[in-house]
Amino acid sequence: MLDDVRRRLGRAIAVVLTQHLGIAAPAVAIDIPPRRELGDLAWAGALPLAKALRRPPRAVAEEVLNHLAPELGDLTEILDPEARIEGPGFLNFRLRRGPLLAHLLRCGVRTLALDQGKASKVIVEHTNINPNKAAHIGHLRNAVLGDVLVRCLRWLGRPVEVQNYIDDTGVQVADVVVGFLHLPEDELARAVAPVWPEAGPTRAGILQTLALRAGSDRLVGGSPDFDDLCWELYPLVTRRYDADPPFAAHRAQILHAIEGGYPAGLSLDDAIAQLAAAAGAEVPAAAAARLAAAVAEANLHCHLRTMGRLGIAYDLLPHESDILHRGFWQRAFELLREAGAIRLASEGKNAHCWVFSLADSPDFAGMADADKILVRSNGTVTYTAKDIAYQLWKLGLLTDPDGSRRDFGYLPFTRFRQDGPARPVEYGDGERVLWRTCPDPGRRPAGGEFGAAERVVNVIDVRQSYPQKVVREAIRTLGHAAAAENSVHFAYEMVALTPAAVRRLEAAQKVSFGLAEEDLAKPFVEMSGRRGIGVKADSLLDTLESEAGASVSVRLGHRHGLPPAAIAERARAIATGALRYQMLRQGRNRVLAFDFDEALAFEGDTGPYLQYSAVRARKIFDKLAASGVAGTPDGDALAAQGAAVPDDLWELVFACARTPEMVEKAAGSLEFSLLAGHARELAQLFHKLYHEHPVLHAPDERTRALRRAVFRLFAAVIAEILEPLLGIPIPQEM
RNA sequence: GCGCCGGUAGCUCAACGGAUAGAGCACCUGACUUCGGAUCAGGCGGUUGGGGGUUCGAAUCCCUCCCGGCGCGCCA
Repeated sequence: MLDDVRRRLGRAIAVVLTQHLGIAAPAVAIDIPPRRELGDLAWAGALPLAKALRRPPRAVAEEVLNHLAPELGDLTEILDPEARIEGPGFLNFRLRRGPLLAHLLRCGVRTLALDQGKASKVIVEHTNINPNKAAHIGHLRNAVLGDVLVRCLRWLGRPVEVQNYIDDTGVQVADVVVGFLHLPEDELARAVAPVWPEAGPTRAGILQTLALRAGSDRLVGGSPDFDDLCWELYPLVTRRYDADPPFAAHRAQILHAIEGGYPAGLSLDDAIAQLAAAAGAEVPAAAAARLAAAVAEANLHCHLRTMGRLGIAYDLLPHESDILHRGFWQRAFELLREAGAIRLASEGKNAHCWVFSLADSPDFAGMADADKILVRSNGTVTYTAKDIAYQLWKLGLLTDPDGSRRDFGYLPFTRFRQDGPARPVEYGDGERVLWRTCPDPGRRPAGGEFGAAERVVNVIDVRQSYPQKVVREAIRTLGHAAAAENSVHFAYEMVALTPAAVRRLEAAQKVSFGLAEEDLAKPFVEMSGRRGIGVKADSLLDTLESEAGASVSVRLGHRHGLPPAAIAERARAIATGALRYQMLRQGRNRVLAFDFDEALAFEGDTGPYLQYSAVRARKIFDKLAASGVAGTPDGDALAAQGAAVPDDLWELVFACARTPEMVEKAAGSLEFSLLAGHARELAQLFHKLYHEHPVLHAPDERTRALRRAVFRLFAAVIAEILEPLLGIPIPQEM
């Protein structure tokens, strides 16, 4: 709505510039002045034009203003044509406040004319956690950024497909399997005991427990959960590799077993029985592969539950194993070779490798070695190569010689429900289906297809920039320049720990991570799953929920009959808001140095501050209704139409009107701190007005109707930003 | 060495090339017999890392130097 006013004003000024000042095809941008007392909209174009026209900028602005009125048409219903020339030559306009407020109340702030007609699909890939241990706060940043991007695109009317890529064949999963099969029994038992108290101290008993729990659907869902077990187990394995180099032979063997796969008919029970029977002797490969699949799937379920707590859902889980089974790389390899993009190095350090040459690309200029190895000398395929094949599929470019699109098979992975835009996602049943890929291309998804998007956004931290650029370059080299441009790496800086946070973790877990003094002297410490250094997403959420719950109990303690479930529900909402906001509030290029005190803060620049503004706004209307002066949206709009809106109320109305602009700007720049900051600004303006403009106790009915109109608008806008866009739930009370 | 990102108040962070560089935290004063104090008002706090340039105008763009982080694997 406001965007439309700006566009039309810009066009009107352009016409004047052309007709009266002889400027061909002028670029006219309408700005927003920094302070509202200067005006609502501004044109700064007189300043750069002054030189060319050899006239003072203020004279240029005046000339434009003198001829502008006839070009405005019915825009004057909402824009005051009496502009002012201020400062060095700014042309400042004012909007008609009452009519604009009335319009916003009647039609909402959302302008949906934006992407109508050309609604092509966007794939957003995010989360992508290795399925070998619990999710940590770094994964949270990825998932929240990706999720908010998805929410913004959908709000703007774009169809979006959300993919969470599962690397189920990598060494990390193999390491956990090595842990179960080869780690000394006492170490294994120590990692397992807190999660499976019934397992006992022996490997046989532990494997037995795994099988039993899987058989009775209890492998996942406890607290602590399976991923917590792996979180403990994984560092023990990597530590042993370092301490005992021959132990690494187990990793190679398990990795090989995973690559070999297992027959479809092999049950986990049978596999575990074989593994237990093999004790000490040669490990049966198929059984190990079966166990690896079970480990990966169990961790995946845990991750989905963790993200589900935050309201983050997915459409498809592409599995790396299926990329292998379906021969995606073989086909990509043929396409690359036919295009002459890759060659078999015959000598030098890359001898016998298939390499992709980057030497001709300006992006890679100055590199000492501009060749990227895609196929190793032993014939195995690198991660980047698989990623190229996957990216081609996502863009619909992985075509077979007959022109058909090479595709996965698809199976339902689980059902789920989400009862509101910012509600948690619950798995198990529900009307929605989360699909996974499978090796059998005959199995098709119900309704529609996956992949083949016009635009693909990969949410991956900035450390992966180099391989991401290689993937993009490969797409370009295959002749798909436009598709390469539409392959976007959504890069963000990592989450690290403040030294204080590290010490608190060590104290809480009664361990030492063995960090050197110089590491702890740095501004932040990188997390490391391999070393077990990190804050688990679920632990942080648990802590947030318990702190919020305690706070809610104190605040609402006077209320009788607020059952524990109601307190828990409010606490969950507050915890989600605090966490999601913390992940969003700062720019994506800045390292997020995690600090417990900051993360657990509920006052000031935090999620709960925003939530509280929404709760307060709604509370006003509850009170009004109880006193019989609630008014109606139409009635308030009518009252607003002719009302004189004072400056302070207007500031809030105007900020509300800018919301679609902020959403577009955030989605366009992938900078969601803009939207978070916008929400904070609205909440701040509201909280200030709340004290100065009581509604229930307004001096007269006209004043009350205007305040009601403004707060009604705010309540609607903040709810729209928080729940569907930022995924921050608004609690009943707090 | 090459590349990318950061350096803004004591701390954590904002600021389409635009008008007087803003918030929160911390510290100090204050605020409802009123729609909830997870709030609000006020105070303190700045040579935007240094130096050059571009222009009507630079925290923002260019050059250069300094400091910090991360990349540049036949790892994933």
